[in-house]
Amino acid sequence: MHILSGMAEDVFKALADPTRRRILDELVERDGQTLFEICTRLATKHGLSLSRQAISQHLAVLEAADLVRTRRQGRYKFHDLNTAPLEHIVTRWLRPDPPEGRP
Amino acid sequence: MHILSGMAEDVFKALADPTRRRILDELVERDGQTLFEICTRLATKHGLSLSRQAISQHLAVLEAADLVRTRRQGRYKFHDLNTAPLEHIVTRWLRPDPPEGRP
DNA sequence: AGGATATGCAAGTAACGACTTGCCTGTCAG
DNA sequence: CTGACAGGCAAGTCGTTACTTGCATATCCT
Repeated sequence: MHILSGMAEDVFKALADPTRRRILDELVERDGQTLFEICTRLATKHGLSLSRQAISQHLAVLEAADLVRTRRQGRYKFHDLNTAPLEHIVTRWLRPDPPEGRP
Repeated sequence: MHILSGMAEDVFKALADPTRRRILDELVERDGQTLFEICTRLATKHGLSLSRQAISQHLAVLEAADLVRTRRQGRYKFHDLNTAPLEHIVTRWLRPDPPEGRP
């Protein structure tokens, strides 16, 4: 009964979109970017030319899934990657079989 | 440059739907079920009353993502869970940082 | 053979998701 | 203060997706 109960379900939806996965890639490479930085780097490095609003909405989805944490500083808003929700979503279907002893 | 290159992208889309995740839960608990078995158990145990076609289409998506393997036997078609695609989709964003040492 | 069982195919609907456009709020530099 | 910069809000469009309904195919049992 956590407060964040429904959040694990949001992680899957957040990861469903290719653009959002690119954003996570970008944050892995360079953490703490602003919205404009992400827009620019997605456009130049990955050839994605989306509007600022589109990226902003994607970031909102990632933040709702707790995959991205934000900290405000003046007129800037920095986005930090949080990989914690990724560690438990897969073990849900992995059997508790011992990894050793397979003759 | 595998033949199955585009399939990793399908895994995320396959996991995006709650019903499909329920189906995976069901197959973890009991592998090798038929379509009707899955329909029945989803209806009774989880309260999901979807049409047979809906479940069939969900299984097709899971099979396209290689999360479910099927084997035909007479008029029955058994569905087996395949967790292999789940093991590499998360490591993409996990930094190689040591998990210890957080004062 | 004939009926019941298990599944497949096709088209149609309804809702959701991604993206855009336009305007508004807050922040810093001159 | 004024203008440039960073970000947020709201509504609208368009394609995708989940689900249903109806019909068709294949296999088993008697």
